[in-house]
Amino acid sequence: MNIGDVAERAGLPPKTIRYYEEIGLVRPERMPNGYRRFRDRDLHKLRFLGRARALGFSIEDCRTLMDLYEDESRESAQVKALAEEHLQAINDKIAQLEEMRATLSHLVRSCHGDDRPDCPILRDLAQSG
Amino acid sequence: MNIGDVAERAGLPPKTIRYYEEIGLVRPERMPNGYRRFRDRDLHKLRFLGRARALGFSIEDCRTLMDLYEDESRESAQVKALAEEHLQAINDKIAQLEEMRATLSHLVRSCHGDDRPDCPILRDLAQSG
DNA sequence: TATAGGGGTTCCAGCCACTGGAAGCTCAAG
DNA sequence: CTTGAGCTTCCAGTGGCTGGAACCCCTATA
Repeated sequence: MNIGDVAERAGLPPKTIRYYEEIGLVRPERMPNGYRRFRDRDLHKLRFLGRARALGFSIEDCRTLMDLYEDESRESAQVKALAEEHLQAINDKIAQLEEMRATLSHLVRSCHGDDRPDCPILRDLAQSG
Repeated sequence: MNIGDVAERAGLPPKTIRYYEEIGLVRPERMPNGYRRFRDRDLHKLRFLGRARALGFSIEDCRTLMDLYEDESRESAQVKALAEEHLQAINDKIAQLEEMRATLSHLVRSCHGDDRPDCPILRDLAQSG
């Protein structure tokens, strides 16, 4: 497979795949003309990475997860711990965004939004406390 | 006020304030020794920026909000539109994170997390569909 | 056979919003 | 006079790509 093929099958842009190679997440072979050659194993890895990234894992987490995946003697506790940590981070992020949403939606509701300059949103941002 | 004072009062790190000057969000004067001198007006601006950033507005949005704040003839509709757009972005982000959370918490629950290698989390990441 | 196009390659720069660190200057206290 | 805190500038790095330039390779068509 060329990079375009594997990109389509893995659902990732070619640029991203080149980047993943650069940081050592995949190691495709090369053909005599310099093109990358992707095997099924590489495609499998890329799909794994795509799914892990879609769940919000960082690149370094993805690297760890791949290592664990390929380590037959892993302990599932390690995987679970990593996932739980990430889940906690997601929960924190959601909580933070929900706080923003609460404040912001309140402000939006309180602003009439017409052609007059008076604006509770700006008033709130400007208030010191 | 020196940068340290204003940093403490605005609740922002000095580094951030220097950066805000660099991108033209504040324009403190200079003292003969080269130190920045911050007036109350600068402090006010920095607090405004800090609050807007805390609500998740981008730097460019903050710039626009400040411009609107200082424009006596603004229309509150402009402010409201900006805030609504940002609120929508927050809602989208929350929805995305909640989807991650749903999948991930399901996976975490299904993994026994002991010393054996068998792991539904890795199985899920590895499955092609 | 020339050429057009749609692949592929590398490398560099930029995104966002800071943050860390080095090297050096200024100022107040002891 | 020294010490140390605080200020200055400048450069580099963060994460995870993404855009673009300049160039090479391969196939199909006029």
